[in-house]
Amino acid sequence: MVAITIKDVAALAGVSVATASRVLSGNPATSPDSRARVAAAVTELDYRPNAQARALRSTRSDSIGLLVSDVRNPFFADLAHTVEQAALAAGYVTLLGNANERKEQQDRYLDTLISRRVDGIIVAPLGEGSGSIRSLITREIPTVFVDRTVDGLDIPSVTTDSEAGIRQAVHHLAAAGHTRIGYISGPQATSTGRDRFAAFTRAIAAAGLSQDPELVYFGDYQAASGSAGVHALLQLREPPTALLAADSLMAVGAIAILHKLGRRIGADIALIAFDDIEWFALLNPALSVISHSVEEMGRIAVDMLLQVIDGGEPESVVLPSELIVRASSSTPTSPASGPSLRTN
Amino acid sequence: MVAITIKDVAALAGVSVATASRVLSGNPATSPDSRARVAAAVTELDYRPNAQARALRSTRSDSIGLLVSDVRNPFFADLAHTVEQAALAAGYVTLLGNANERKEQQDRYLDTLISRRVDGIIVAPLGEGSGSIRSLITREIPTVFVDRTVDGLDIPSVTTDSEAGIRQAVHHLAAAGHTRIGYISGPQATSTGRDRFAAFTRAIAAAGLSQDPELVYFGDYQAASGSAGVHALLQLREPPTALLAADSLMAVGAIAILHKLGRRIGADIALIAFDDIEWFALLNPALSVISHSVEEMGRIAVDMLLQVIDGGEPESVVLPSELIVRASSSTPTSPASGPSLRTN
DNA sequence: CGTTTCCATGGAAACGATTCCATACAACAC
DNA sequence: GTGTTGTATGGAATCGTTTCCATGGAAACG
Repeated sequence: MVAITIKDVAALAGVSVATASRVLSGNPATSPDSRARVAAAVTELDYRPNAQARALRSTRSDSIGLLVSDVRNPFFADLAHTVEQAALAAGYVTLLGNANERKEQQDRYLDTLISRRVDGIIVAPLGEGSGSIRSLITREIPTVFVDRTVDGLDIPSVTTDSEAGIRQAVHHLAAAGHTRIGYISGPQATSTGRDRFAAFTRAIAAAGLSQDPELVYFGDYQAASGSAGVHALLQLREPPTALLAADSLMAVGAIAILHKLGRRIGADIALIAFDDIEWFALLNPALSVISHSVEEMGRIAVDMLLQVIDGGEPESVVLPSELIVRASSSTPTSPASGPSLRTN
Repeated sequence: MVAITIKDVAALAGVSVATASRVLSGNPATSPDSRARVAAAVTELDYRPNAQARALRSTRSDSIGLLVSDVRNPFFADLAHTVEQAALAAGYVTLLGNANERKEQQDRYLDTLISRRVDGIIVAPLGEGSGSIRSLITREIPTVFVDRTVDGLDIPSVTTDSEAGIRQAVHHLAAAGHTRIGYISGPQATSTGRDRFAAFTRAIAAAGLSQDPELVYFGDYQAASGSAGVHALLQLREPPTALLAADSLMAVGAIAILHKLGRRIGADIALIAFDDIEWFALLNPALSVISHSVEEMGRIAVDMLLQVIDGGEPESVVLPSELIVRASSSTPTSPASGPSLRTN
């Protein structure tokens, strides 16, 4: 099929290419007659402008990039959905990429987004700011960090104050009598991994609980490392009686292996996850979580990026987190009356 | 910052623009000396080709579109992830869009993808083939339907044989003694909604179970309609003793409201969901599901689309489904020994 | 030595849209 | 009637890359 171009539209409407373009761009310097004729020609020919040609001439592509760690993680799936809807409402299409928690893939995707001349990029960064993250700065590409940041890079960001939620969680577990709390940490190559670990360390010290370094397992934010972490921690000479997982996917892995090992969550061992996933409340026992609003995060990230694209310099935003106590971290009850998560 | 173009690269390398372009495109008609000099210039200038300009001249954008119903649905999140990774391995970037189960948004997104001249589109279609779905055909844009199809459109597709899984589920529930099975149906505007409903109807008839039309609730594949469906079905004069939800998000909604109403899944009422989501097995009781391989579906869809892009005419593929029995649909046991999903 | 073939190169045109700048016309003021 | 201003239009240049086609030089062949 031969492509319909703006030349065909202009010819059918009986105007010049420049006038047709002005009409389609909403330029007011056009007569009502020209507008009507061009609109009729567009409809008759089912014409769609070529976005590549537009972007090439106009220096903007009306698209933004969003690079997340893994769209299968419900937190990032929700974030992607919110960002995409907010961007679409502002006239931008979102190009979504997955880094799979790997720096090489992060770099590859960022290069792709740069090559496609997206108007801006929202990214949950991994690593210390070398590679393609550095290129974003060098090229002055409008950028907003979401959820995570890179030390030393002055990029506007929207993140979570994990300190508050983690402090509440540790305090809650201490009040329930736990003295050895196992922590399944995120990767130290991510700011969230570092921040949440540091917050955990401070909260443990403040609560006067055991600071045995063996109580910390360094995972990679994937479900499998959640399972491996629980497995390692439960093999300690003095295993923890409570667990705190630094993200939802690792919590899923933790639940699966506790299930497999016949350990009853809530009764035998307490479990709290960072990130509130909708279905965590449907588990039995329902999972205690450190909650923050992923929707708000996504909306703010888009607002900030639009400001940066327009030449503004938005202030970074830190959102609150809070503990939501459910049955998985409540005081153990007697087996006869307590709900449990057991092997079927 | 002034943009670096291929002219700058050519000048620094001491070759013509045409030679620089040939080197970067991997054209063999270049000398090793030219290749080395261009490569060095690219590195020194941190040059990234402008993908818009490339696409404009070369008539291909090296991108594909994937339009799903809702990336928050774990089924589609997994599908998106698989498609994206398979496409990336083949040298294509994936532009991901959400229709939010709405035809206007489906049309809007398809228009956007068409405007961006993607090389092909994979879509889980909604509706009867009017609007922008029709434009895909008219413009002969390489298209593959995934999960769902449109009656009367001869587009290669990769779908699931839901009949087998649903027949197994109904048979399993009948063998457990259920005579009134409630069905939470997907929207009849989707082929999966229609097919699964028809399969359910046939399986019910074949098993000699109640074909009371009140046992069917027509939902919209969102969690809220799963809740509403359960609510409606449980208010019948003769409520069902077993439920079959036509997708995972509606099953989540069903679980939530059963939880809220204090109905014990597995003990008071059996529940089976179409689509196997990883965490369904972590519920207590673990959820019975009709399973099909979303990963395989995504890979096959990409393979098929690549064939269509290359001028091929791949055969449509129908993948199997099978029932996985877990505790949510097992024979009710006595309260003292049975796991349950209860209000906390 | 003359002709043919192969490899490599460079300049210009093409791709489809936007935008710059020159021009025409009508309305208004003096 | 003349000059100014505002609206509207059209042709050509621009955007960054690829590709077409012409050309030159070297090697192979008769």
